Amino acid sequence: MARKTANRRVGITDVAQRAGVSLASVSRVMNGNFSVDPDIAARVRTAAAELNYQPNAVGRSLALGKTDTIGVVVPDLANPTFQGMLRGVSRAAAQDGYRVLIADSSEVSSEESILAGEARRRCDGVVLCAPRMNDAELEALAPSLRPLVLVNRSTADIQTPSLVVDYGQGIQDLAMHLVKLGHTHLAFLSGPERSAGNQARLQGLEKFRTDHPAVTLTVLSGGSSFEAGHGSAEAVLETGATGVLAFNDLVAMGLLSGLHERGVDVPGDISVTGFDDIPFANYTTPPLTTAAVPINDIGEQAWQEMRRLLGDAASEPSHTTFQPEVRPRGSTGPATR
Amino acid sequence: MARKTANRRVGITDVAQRAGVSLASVSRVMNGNFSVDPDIAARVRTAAAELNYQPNAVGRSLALGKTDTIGVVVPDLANPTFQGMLRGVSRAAAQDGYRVLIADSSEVSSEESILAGEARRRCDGVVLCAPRMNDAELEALAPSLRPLVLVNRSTADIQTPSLVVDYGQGIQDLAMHLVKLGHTHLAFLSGPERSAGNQARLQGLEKFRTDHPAVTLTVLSGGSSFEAGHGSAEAVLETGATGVLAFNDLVAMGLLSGLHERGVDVPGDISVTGFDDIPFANYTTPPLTTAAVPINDIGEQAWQEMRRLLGDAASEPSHTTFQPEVRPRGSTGPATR
DNA sequence: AGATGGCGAGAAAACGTTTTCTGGAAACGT
DNA sequence: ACGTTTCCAGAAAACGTTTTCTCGCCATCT
Repeated sequence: MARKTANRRVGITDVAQRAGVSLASVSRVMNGNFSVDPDIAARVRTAAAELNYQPNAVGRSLALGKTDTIGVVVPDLANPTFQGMLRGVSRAAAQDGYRVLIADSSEVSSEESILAGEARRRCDGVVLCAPRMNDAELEALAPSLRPLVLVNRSTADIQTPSLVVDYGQGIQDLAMHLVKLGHTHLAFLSGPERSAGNQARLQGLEKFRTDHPAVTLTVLSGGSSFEAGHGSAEAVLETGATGVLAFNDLVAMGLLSGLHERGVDVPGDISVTGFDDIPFANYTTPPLTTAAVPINDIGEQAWQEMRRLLGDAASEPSHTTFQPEVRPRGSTGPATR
Repeated sequence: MARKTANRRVGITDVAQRAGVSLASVSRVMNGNFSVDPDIAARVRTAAAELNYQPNAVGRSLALGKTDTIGVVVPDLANPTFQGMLRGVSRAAAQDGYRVLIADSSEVSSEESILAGEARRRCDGVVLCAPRMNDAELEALAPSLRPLVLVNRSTADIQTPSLVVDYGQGIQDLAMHLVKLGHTHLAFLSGPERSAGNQARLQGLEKFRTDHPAVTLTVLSGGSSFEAGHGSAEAVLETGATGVLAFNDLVAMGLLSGLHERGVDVPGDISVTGFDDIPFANYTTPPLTTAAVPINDIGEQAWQEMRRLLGDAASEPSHTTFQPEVRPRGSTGPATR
């Protein structure tokens, strides 16, 4: 500890000394506290200003037992959905004086629990966004992460609030949209295996199958990226489907691009739908029909839930489900064959 | 402090007690430290496991005088450029065991200094990304934020490393690209007033004007968003320019959309260029000619600079300039009038 | 006038770690 | 066998705050 009085950061002690008062008084003044002599307050304030005193957040956190920071764990920072979610949380939290620590698991599900644990140790709470880990692991981890808010994933533990999107219903709505346009052969370009959202879509489509036995539905494996969609163009064409439900907007845009390269007309030859309604979905050519998910709101609500958890732990955790809304745009049209 | 022995978090003290050793030993064992009796180590480890001990990061930070966290301040989390930058920093920092705290100033330049200061107090260093504050303010703030890395902004203080994009050269390259295609009347759809990048573009274009007196160049005021571009379609048409340089890809995409609505053919009637080469630029219709900025790399390098700063403060700060690369795509073509 | 109450400021404990300091025992050399 | 060094574990200080506790002083009430 080479602290030769020189480069040391100025602390509350220095201020107290300079103002000729005790640490306690400085702390009281700095926290805008009640009942402290105006004269002392003034002395402290000028001393603080002269020394350019900056309170040390770590010391403060230790004494207070809180960091005013929450962690947000996302599977992939490059994904517009998670970006939007992060932004929503960040802005809402900032309103209440909280900051956000980010943890990007880069779609490596085994990293998630470690990242989440680390985040929790540094923060007052954690928002787990669409974790890829399996149910058992999530179940086991949840208690140690509390206060915990789950997004796009729920757990048997009723205590942790969750905000989920009804992907199952949304994909059915999109399918219905295509059927109404006269399509009888659909294809679903599915997403990451481990994604709970993908499972929900598959289940929704299973229900759709039984509800509409006359409609043929082919399921293709895919991914969640633009490239996955782009690379699936050929496979999609081979199915002979006239309506394609892409896992999300990114995949749909990739597919659009791949089809365009092959001279396939959308929606003339094939109709394509996305999911999420990311900002760019409106501006593809043709504009993408998709199911809108209010991702910024979800982020904001995630913070509201967290705030409740941080405040009175006794209040009721809520489990909100968001219904996606079909946005018919140019990428879908009447079936022609 | 209602700590009735019950809900208290398990600390190093509890582990020590259970293992029948001192705090010091537990600390030594937990830090994988040298020279501690294997028997004691084992006792500590089992005790820690049984109690499910989680070290408290705040206490640790206080003792160590470091938080293993850096702050990143961006003007707008909704902007793909800053998202990319943030992602680059985050991933690179994670490699070295550091986390990232985000601060979104929402383009409110007056908030920036406060946010940056707060971030610095909680973190070991700050990355300021394209701050909108003026030079004087930046100059004044910089010392108190150190270790500080600047992105897309530099300061007279040679001590703080900076990573800047040569927007001035990039915009000239794009203009040149249009001129070579035969365009003689260009328009520049400018960005936010306070943006240093916008100033750099304007200066670059000024130089371009003197280098190419035969070319007409009209400057329009605009913004940095899709909407700004979309709303400028009419104004652009009124200039009579056949080649339009948009402030960035977002603006260009908005313009593309606005022109499309008016039945203007791109690049048949008008050529349009963007800037940044965000992921979606490749997939607009037509694909957007733009100047590519390696934003992820910049984020990563920002971390590398920060790491240097955090390590040996004595080493030389570097000031890297990134040259944008023109990517000719479908949105630009030969002039027809 | 003396006892009591309130109020405000300083001393000290607390938060949970790491690290220096210290002392005792073992190891080693002469 | 004795003195010196080495090593290791525990005690205590340190990190920078907040907050409780304590004490002295002044005012008020009887």
